[in-house]
Amino acid sequence: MPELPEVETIKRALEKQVVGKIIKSAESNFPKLVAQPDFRKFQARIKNKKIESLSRRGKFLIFYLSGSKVLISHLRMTGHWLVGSDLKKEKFIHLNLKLNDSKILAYSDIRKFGRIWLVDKNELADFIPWSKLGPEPLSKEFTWKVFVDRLGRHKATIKQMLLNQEVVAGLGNIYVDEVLFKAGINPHRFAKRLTVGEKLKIFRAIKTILALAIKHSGTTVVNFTTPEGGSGHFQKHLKVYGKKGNRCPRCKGKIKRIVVAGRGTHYCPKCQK
DNA sequence: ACTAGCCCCTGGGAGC
DNA sequence: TGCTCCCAGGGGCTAG
Repeated sequence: MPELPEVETIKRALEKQVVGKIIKSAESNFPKLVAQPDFRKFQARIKNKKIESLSRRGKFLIFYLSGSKVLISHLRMTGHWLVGSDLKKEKFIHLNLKLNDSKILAYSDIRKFGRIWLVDKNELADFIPWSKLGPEPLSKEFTWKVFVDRLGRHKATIKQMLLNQEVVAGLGNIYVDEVLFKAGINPHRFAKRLTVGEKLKIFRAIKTILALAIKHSGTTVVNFTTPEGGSGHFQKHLKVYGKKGNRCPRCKGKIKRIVVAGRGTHYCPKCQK
């Protein structure tokens, strides 16, 4: 499931391949993929637009196009982007953007949870799924003060709070489990009740884990590949996610899988207090 | 204003 | 081996 490091990996690989290219046409076998505008308008508006640059915000991938248009993509569970001249073997492509160099920029998504929006640049600030997003965890806007302030807003477990994109943008189930393991905090703890020292450990773990995951091109658990078809390597560094029954690498306790906030949650009951 | 829970999807693992 | 059942999960939406 693509979280911040995976989207960042896709962005970096993709920008080398498509920046400067012109989109000649758009075809889809699943027009619902484009949430806004309706697909006919999308086709008309994207035609002959040049891809000027790529960006990322939380788990959103952003293509800045000529004519002040912006294509926003959220990969949700199984979405990814591919570039190639022959993608016929790919079974789950739902959008083909033909480029002027005869290559195709394609969006593939097994579970079809992902969505795409095409908006005007000046609509970006009001773009709903995005306007409420919390700070970028690796930016200087994500300060200790901001983090503490946001953690105090709701009565919720720390797991829920870190999954909430309004608290901090880009964390998903895998990295929240890894962050809480690194910080030594039990996912059931109420965020408001954590000590200053504990919050600080979490704050630091968010930055360290995400930076390390980006360095390793993200995590390939299910269905994540880079646009070149490569895999991430961070799964080799996962300590608790998907490790139910394994020994804890820190204290040799047994890793448990429970459900918190409706999500599979992996932790070590012995050393995560 | 808040939260809990449903819904979208489909491959693949579990169970028989 | 082959079938059926049901889980995984981000985030929008609805009902309470």
